[in-house]
Amino acid sequence: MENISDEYILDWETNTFLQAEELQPSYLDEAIPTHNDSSSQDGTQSSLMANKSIVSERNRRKKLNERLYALRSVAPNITKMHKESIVKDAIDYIQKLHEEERKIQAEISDLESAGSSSKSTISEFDHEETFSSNPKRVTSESFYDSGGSRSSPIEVLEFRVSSMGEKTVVVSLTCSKRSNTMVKLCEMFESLNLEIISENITAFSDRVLKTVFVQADEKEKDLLKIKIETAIAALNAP
Amino acid sequence: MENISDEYILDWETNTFLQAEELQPSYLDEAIPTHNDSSSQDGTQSSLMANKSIVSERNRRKKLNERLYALRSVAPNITKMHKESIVKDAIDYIQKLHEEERKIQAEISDLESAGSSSKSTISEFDHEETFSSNPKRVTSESFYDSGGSRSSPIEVLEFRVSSMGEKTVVVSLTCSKRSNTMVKLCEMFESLNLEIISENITAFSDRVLKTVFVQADEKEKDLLKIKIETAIAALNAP
DNA sequence: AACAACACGTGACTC
DNA sequence: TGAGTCACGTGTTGT
Repeated sequence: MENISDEYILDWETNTFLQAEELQPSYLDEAIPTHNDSSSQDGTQSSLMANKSIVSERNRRKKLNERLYALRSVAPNITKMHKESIVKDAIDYIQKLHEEERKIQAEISDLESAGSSSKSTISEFDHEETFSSNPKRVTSESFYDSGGSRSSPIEVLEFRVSSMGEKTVVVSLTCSKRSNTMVKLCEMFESLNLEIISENITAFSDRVLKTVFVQADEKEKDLLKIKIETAIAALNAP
Repeated sequence: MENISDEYILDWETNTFLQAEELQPSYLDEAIPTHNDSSSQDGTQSSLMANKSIVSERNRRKKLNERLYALRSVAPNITKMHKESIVKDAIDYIQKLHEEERKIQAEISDLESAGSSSKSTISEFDHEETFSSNPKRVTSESFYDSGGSRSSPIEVLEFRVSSMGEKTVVVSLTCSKRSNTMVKLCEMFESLNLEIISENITAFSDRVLKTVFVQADEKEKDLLKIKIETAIAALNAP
């Protein structure tokens, strides 16, 4: 009458799983209800083939559940025990870790940018370990710690404001590529509330280049330049 | 008219003429076979209550699967598409991040606390709450963590992921230009932790076009696509 | 063919 | 009593 025999069941709720587990489930007890009637005619497929897939499927499910439980055990985010929540929490947790990672990386790259800003084009192309596998961190040669370290500043390499025709001013700005440079530049320009005709930002190698076409006449050119300069400065120094 | 709440995956599932494969099983079957139709008096259970639980359960499954996909989208560990592998990879990835975290933290605290007596018995093996509260040296600013900033959603007008050579995948994405679109797009791509070779974003008229060259082989193409899709969806719907 | 992965509908169960 | 979640056995589908 009962066929539930497996022991692991129900403890997703209330938990405190007392797990019982063994691999290689070659044969578990339990008569799989392929219709009773032992040793009836044509026992060939009806029994063997049928319940082999049953036990196979059973194992698949069990394994996935174990994995899910293991997933929850590495994510200290615990809320609910429902499968869906487990995955959700894991996602949130990973994203949190990502953000942490980014912050720390920004800090490090900020720390090691203590040297002068040489304008040598580096052109180093090997992207072997951009992230993730080994955060390396060069040998500590920079002991200029002290002070506060905030998210990496914007290092301007080139900055030009020129006129184009009567009513258009072109702003072009080259920075070194740090962790949040693109985002910051976008935010910065957005905060200036300019009449932007078209803007473009591209990142390659270790550079970020931003070009903005602004609707403004020649008179406002210098003003615009100062505006942007101060915005960048304000962004770098709190 | 609005279908934002659910089903967001299907919207941009249609195009991509090149890519022919990937099963992606059929859609809803529609017409739940509630067996016999009229005749039998008592319409009480047969129809309403019976298939309400069916459709409910159907939704549960669907939701969980979406979550699993989303989980895979944040873990760049990608191997297989099978559910079990997804969870497994996620676990491995979290553990890797944990280890990295610990290493870096050790380095930092080693580097900057040269001398003072520290109670550094913090986290030898304290799985549980390693940094839910997270002491760490919080970077002073960058305080746009969550909440707020509820601005217009990202409206995708075109989205394409194509391969270019062996090891490069090109992502191109066109959106309508809203208040924060550029910033959000930049943030979104940054949060994915891709190996970006070069990226470009340009705004003109009422469009924003972003192009990203990612280091990835052909296999990861579809995965990458889903990753971005889910990131956008997650960005639009809280 | 036999296998692995999946979605489905359904009974059992808890809150 | 009704809305949630779960495990189960089964049918289908790519490899």
